[in-house]
Amino acid sequence: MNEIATRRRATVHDVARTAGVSLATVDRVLNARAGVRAATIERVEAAIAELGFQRDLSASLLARARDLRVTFIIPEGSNEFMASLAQAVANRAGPALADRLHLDIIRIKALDAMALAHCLDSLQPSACDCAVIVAGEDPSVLVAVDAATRRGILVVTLVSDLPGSSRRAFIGIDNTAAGRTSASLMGRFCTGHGKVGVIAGSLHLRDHRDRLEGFRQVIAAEFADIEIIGPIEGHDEHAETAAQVTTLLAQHPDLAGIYNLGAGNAGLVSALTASGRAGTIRVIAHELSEPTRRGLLSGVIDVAIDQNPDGEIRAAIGAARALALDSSAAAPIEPIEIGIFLRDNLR
Amino acid sequence: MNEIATRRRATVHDVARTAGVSLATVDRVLNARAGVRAATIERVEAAIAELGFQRDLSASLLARARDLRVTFIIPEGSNEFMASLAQAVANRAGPALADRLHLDIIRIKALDAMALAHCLDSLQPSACDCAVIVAGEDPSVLVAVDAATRRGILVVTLVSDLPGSSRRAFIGIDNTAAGRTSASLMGRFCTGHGKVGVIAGSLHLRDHRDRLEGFRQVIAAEFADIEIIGPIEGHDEHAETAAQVTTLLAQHPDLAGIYNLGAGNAGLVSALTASGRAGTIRVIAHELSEPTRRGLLSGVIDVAIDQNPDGEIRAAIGAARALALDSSAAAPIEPIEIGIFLRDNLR
DNA sequence: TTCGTTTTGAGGTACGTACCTCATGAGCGC
DNA sequence: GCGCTCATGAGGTACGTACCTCAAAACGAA
Repeated sequence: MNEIATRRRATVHDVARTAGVSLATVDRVLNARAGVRAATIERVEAAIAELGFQRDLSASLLARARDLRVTFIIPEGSNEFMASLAQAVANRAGPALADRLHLDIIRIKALDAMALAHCLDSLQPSACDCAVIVAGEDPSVLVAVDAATRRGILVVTLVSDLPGSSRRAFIGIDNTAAGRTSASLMGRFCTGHGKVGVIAGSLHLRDHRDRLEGFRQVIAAEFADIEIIGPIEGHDEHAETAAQVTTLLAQHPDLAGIYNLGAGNAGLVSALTASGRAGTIRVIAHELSEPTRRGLLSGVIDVAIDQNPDGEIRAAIGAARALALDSSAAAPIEPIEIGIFLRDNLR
Repeated sequence: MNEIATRRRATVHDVARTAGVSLATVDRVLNARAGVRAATIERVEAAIAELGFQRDLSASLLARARDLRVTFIIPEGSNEFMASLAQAVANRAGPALADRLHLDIIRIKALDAMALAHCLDSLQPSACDCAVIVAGEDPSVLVAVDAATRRGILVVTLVSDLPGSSRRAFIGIDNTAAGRTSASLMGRFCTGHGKVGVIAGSLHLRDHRDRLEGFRQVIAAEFADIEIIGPIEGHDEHAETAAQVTTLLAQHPDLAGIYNLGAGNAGLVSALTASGRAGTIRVIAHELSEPTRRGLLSGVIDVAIDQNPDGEIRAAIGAARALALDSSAAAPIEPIEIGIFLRDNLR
């Protein structure tokens, strides 16, 4: 038998006694309030370390006058993945309330950096402890993130990171690894066959660039007999993607595979179906959405690479909670896995 | 802007006022204590429903004299997966403490139903609110689970379920779907090639049987040109598996793939490496452990199918917490995904 | 009715932290 | 020594639930 823990947890009282200070001083240190000498802060922190003191989350949440407020800012539009992120937040809102977490969602225009920046600027610290954003890489967003941080709002990036900013955590997958994984599968599917077409949404998007780079790396290193056609840009639109795929198929009667690293999968599926070559071409796409799900079930798509929206939202909420309760802490790192789905393990 | 919630949460006081009873009565109903007429219970429950009252977890945990105690009973031995489950529990023990959760681990002899039953019998309700077990399908375990439930200990099954018992939740993957997924990948890897060897640990294990069944289903339905050799039983032992694989390779010089649905992966890797045919044969194995990780990195193994131990433990703890706080509630269902890992998306 | 039992009410304390006020201490420059 | 500021202490209340005791009320059976 393997007992893990142990005796009674240390409380603030224990910390005060050990540090030789009063409860009020410990409280000031713990909650980063002013009016404590540096030397005293050190004494208290030493006591905290010595006792292994951990703030009791239950009591801490209970004692706060207000709940923690987390605001999600999520792009709106036809992108199914963003919609499922928003849905995941909505699903968590109820249960989270019992944990004293208040979740808000704000939908803003997709790919509009100014809208995101304005939205961040409009957040009041009194109404929002933590903002979770899907950020594009834009200077105005970076400025807004830093301003929000200075106002006392914690910022967490989701899906797409904003390195160089004061964001306190990033929750998302490694898109280069996702591209490598796709190549690794595609290479094994198409050994000795030849051509693979690659479709992107836009090479201005960082995650798409990353996926493409990873895909190219592995194809070049391990599957030298495979020739990459493209990338073609479908701008994440169904109609445009369908047109591009139709052209691609016509130009390459010997095409062995297609990798769509962007959105617009409904167009991909319809074009392939119309061509009559569905099933003979190996297809890898991104995100488990309605179109890819249909594609997997009908055999048009072989594999969907996915970042689990529920998992990402759960991780984001966890990070927000941990940061809000102890803003000096590092964000907990709960790695988001790259999901690989075939018809047989659809969730 | 999309406001989700709302006004102040209802408290027990509100429930008491609405139901027209005293706080004490509400408390008796909420905590299932005796001494309340059925008609009164109904009134209180109606008020709870009307107000949408949810017990405040923070306050609830704080008010309890003792922490929630969750005991994990996990098989010991050379099985790396079980070791990583235990490790995952140990990793969570610290952080969980801040949430008033006390985690214990008991390791018992693997595949020993009597040991598990005895262990369950020895759990005292005063020292354990919830037991999480990796159960084999054995009548003695079933009896012990029901006895524990009657003593007031909640039982949750992990990895392998125990249908027909009074266990309150099951956390694990769908092993049939895992087998189907493996077949779907293997079929695409080996189109037109011919023979695929299948290795199991033991066909007495339910999860192994399920995986085999799923694998066979999909090969038969979709890849009729593939012939399944085996299954061979390696009993999850490294040495025995190595010997079986060596024989298999010698007997089938044209083998295109190997699916190991059991453990013993170190033996699989060493036999393949020794044969000189590593890399020319597609290999799918189960569980991300040291041997499979090495196999993926060296190119001996193409794909590892995994059930994320951290995710399973997290889900089990979540279920235990929810059940312990409201034992009449249904266990929260957080589906465990089937993880698919290549060298390129190793975590 | 009367006795006994069961149900209900009233009111308390406790959990550990957050946050508040007020008083007192130490330390400073002059 | 003065007055001043800043650091700290002392002690309180509040959060929402759990759990306790004791008394009062309701109910049932004789």
